[in-house]
Amino acid sequence: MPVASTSRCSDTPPSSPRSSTRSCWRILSARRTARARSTSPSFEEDFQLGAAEGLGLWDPLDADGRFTDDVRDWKGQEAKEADKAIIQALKEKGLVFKHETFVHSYPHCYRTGAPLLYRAMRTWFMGLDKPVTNPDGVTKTLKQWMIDSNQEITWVPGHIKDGRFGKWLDGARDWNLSRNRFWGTAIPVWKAEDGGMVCVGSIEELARLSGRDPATITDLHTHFIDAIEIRTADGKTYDPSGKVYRRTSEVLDCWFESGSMPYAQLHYPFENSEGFDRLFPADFIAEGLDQTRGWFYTLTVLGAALFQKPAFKNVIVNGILLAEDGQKMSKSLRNYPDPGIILEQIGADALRMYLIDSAAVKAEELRFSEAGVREVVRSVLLPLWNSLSLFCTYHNADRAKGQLSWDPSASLSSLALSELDRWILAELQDLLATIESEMEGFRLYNVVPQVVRFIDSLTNWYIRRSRRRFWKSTDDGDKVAAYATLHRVLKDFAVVLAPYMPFLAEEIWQILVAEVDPSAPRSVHHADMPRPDESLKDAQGIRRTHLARAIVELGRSLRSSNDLKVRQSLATLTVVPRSDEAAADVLAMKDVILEELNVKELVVERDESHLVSLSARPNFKTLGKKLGPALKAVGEALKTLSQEQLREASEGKTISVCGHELSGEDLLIDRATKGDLVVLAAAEATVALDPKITPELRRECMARELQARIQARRKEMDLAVADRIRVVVKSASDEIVQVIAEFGALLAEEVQADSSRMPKRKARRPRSKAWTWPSRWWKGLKRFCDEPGVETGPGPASGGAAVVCSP
RNA sequence: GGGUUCGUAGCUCAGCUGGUUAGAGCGCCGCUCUGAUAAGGCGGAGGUCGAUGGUUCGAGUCCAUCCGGACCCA
Repeated sequence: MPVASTSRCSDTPPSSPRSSTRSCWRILSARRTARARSTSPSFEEDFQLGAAEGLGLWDPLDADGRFTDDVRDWKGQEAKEADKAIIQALKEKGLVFKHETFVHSYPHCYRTGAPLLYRAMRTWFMGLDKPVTNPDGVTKTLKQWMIDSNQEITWVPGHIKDGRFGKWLDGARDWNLSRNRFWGTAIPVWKAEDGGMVCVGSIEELARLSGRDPATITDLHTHFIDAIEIRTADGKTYDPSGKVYRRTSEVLDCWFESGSMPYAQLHYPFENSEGFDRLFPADFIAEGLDQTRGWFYTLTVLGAALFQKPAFKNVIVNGILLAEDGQKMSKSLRNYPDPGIILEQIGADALRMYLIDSAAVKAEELRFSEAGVREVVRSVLLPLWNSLSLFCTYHNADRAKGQLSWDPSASLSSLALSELDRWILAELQDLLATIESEMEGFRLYNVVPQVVRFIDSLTNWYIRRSRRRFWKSTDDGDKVAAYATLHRVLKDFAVVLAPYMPFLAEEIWQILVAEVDPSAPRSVHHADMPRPDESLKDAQGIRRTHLARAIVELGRSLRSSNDLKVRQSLATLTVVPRSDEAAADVLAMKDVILEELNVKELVVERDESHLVSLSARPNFKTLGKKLGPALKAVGEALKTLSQEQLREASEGKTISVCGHELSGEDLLIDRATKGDLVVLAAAEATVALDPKITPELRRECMARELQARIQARRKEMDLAVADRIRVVVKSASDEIVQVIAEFGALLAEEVQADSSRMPKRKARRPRSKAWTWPSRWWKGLKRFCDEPGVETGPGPASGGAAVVCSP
């Protein structure tokens, strides 16, 4: 290792100005003439200037900052305290040209606040300009090895590589390695009085050179090994009549140890050389942005010096966490939430997710927000836990009733999966692929949004639409498929989540896998990361569901903006997709769309001219390159296109404008609604609802309203599923009477013989031993269950009917 | 003083190699659902993209200068 024995200071003993052969009273630097310390070593520039001028080193201060014999008049005084007297003396001698106060920053001790003095000292440096030859015989300076090593490192974010860190390496100077302290790693150099030095590499070597038994050297701290003298003539063997070497008094800069981590952690090279070859360079490290001059640097210096390699291949640089008020988190200001409370009340998983999803993993500072952590609970933890809860609840109830023939070990391919099952499995495969590629690129921040999106798909589409399949009493292939699918999804998802939410992922694994399958890994953290399964991919299913969900969303939006509540059935939904393929997709999803939107009939059309009028704008992205300055004229001409031309363009046909052939992608088609239907257009489709409510539709809605009300009352009264009730409807409205006449029988069946009602809520707790986190969840449920609901007033939508239920 | 970086809605943040009416979540307001209930759904208000100047048919995005914050260094 090229630990330089050179000292930055002159090797000649300190000399006083009087002994210098040259006059010290010359103006050497215009910049410095204002200050009365032209030959003092107190500042680096002064020192360098003095060294360049051959002035030697004059240090009139001792280790306590007091003047030495060299300053007879103020000998023994602290340098700072002597300031006034010195100025006074200079004035009396008429040597002061001008005396004024100049405000500037000055270093102080960060603990005591005492002002610090600069003082030149002998220290040890690592010379970065020393040549280093690698095993292949290539020789470069150490600094060049460092610069080249850096090019092999993947930095996240990327700009740090050639920016902050690269620039720092470019300007790197010799590393001052030594400290004059008691605590620290002893610099393993022994010096003789004639300047000879021995650098000792091991206990064994030290024992050999000092003529001791290695077993007696058990402590390498300074107070022990400083007592050991080396006697040698050749620097290799003990020789009682050889020169005496004593250890140099300094210890190493503690950052040297941080940079030694890859070697020290394995006690390399004394042992574990095999493990070291495997582990070095490290695949991945992470630390804060402030470590540019710290850990990142020291690792790089030692890696280059020892192996001419980087010490790590990938690094994620974290930003600094600020308090919610934008200030640095400060112990004295107490402007941060208690981490213990965050962990206790919100949880480690949520905190971890929150931080991973933040700019903090891109070396940007982050204003820490407790509300942000809670948001993770709401958007990720709770929905996922609810999904698991649903699975366990129905599974346990079905098993108890002997209504489930699902075999957890059966392969998915042997089951009659529904389109919905295939869809969520396909979504999962896409998620696996995305996370794999993002994680391989160390882009942690792209993972959480994908996870949240998947949970939304799982809960707001798959589970919501599958609910009946779980609670139905028939034990058929469809039910088995639903269980198998949800189980597979939750299980794989748990493994995917393990690095981000280790505790919840483990809990899911324990409940779904470990407790059931003795041959499975005992922990989710031992399980192999699931790879995307090609056989489960389903691009068509994903495309169709995406389209269906988009249309449903448009439909809901239409209902909301036109004050048409979902419970009110409507007659017709008209959808105009953008292609023949999309039209087929809509038809394939017809039942789903109708059910979601509570509409009787779905009409798919390819001509939207009676619903909307079209207009076009230029697509600057494509046309900008093609047309350049001619773009503006074309843009104007687009306003004169006929509806027919626009329709052709919207279907992707090429049209001619101002002599330019424009393809479908060159135009952006806008749609303005017209006509009696309520219409909404988006990229996916134009959707229209017939808002007309016939008396029949109205009565059907009222029946549903009544049913909802009665079911709510049943719940409030905490009736069991099989409990029979008597319902009395009192109303003066003829319409209500007609509703009862028409739907009474159906209504009675729904609310009395409701065998599909969920089991009592207490049963919904997943089997679990140690899960303490959702305690407040149970409290919430209890409150809900305890609230007695005996009476509700007549609701407006129920036609003014008062509903009385009695068990 | 230098280097790097950040500055976009009340808050936390996306906006790829310049392109259309600048987005998301939270919060707020309104509506809705009530067998996901510490929930769910829909809609709305809210932004001169730190400032100025420039390049360009076109700038949140590129360039210059400035302002403000942070980190590292001096």
